[in-house]
Amino acid sequence: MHETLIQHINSHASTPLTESDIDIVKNIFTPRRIRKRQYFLQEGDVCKYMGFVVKGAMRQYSVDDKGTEHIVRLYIENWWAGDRESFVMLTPSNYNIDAWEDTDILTITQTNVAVFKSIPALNELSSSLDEKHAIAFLKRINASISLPAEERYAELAKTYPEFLQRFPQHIIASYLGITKETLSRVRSHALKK
Amino acid sequence: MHETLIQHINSHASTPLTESDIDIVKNIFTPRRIRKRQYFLQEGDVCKYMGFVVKGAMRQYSVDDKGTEHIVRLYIENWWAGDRESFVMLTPSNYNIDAWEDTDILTITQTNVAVFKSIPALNELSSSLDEKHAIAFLKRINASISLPAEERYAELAKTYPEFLQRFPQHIIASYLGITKETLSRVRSHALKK
DNA sequence: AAAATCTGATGATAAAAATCAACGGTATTC
DNA sequence: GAATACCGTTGATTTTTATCATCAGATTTT
Repeated sequence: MHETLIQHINSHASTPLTESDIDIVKNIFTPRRIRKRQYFLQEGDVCKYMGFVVKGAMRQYSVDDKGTEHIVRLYIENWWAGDRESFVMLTPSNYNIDAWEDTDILTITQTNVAVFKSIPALNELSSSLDEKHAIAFLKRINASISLPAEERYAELAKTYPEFLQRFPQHIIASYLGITKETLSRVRSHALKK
Repeated sequence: MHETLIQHINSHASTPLTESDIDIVKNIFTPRRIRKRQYFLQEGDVCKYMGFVVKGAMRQYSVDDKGTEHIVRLYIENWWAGDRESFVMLTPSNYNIDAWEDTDILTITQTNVAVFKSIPALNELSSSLDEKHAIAFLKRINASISLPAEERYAELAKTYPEFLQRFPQHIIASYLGITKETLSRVRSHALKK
């Protein structure tokens, strides 16, 4: 399990991890298996762990008054899952995260994040991930205010084609902020071009 | 000019800056004045500076095929302005940033960011800002996929009431991803409650 | 001070998307 | 292997929002 994470870290850092760093990583990340449909985080709970997805697929969503789920994030292999706000501030989360497929995940607690960040290479990784994050989020915001449904879908298909393979259309639709019916029509329309 | 920034830094860090840190900050941040309607960053250019707004107001926006501007971010006092993607990757930016009011800004180059981050207190600030950033962006994404125009406006009014004072309605509308006409109706409707 | 631009409001109409409903095909469950 | 839930599609209708057009007050420019 941990090998995938070590590789992920090395692929982002300027210098590979030392043996002792690897030992630390193995110590502070706890493997966990989450079965399909089970929660990794439930609304109202504090997010106690961030998790690195080794294998599987998860979704993060809010639920509105009418009980409708709104997917804010999707996670597959090599993504970091969790609710940053709740994790950092120790406040109850507004989101649920559950497994869409059986998922193997390496979890880390807030206390161990401090250990993690004390290793320069890992602190670097953390910053660089935050950077990518900020960039990706702004793109998504820009798409949401400037593009019609059809083009948002096209952009998603181009940026994260994996998502379309791993998640059903009603999940993708929710992620795009449209209904499943609209997505279905958008797709059939796109095919005709 | 620099005092505002020093204060901002101290308010975020666990320990106040030392005298020598302050000297460094004064050295690596260059004051600049941007007149109303002038660009801080123009689409197609590489974003060479990040800027801390000391006084004034700016907006960041993309422009679509039809020439319509779509406001992705708004900046006032104590906000950090710039296009992270372009700044970090050194790629041409897809955005424009211009001054909506005459603006005093402290700018820092990519090279000096390295110096900045070599000071632990400042590196901490940078991480903590990224964190807040990630949290705020996710909230905005959640709002954009789960709330109708009226509630998105209400949320903005609650979260950043300053924006409503400093920017005209067509800017706010664009930021929310709706037209100025819709915003106008949403507001008159909200008043009646 | 007159002309031009900017801002916010409102009405009429068009377009986009949501909702409601029904249908087959595919998995899953019992 | 029958029953049930899930998934994607399509049609009819309603709701939401965009577009187009006009107008009046305020501000800026010349």
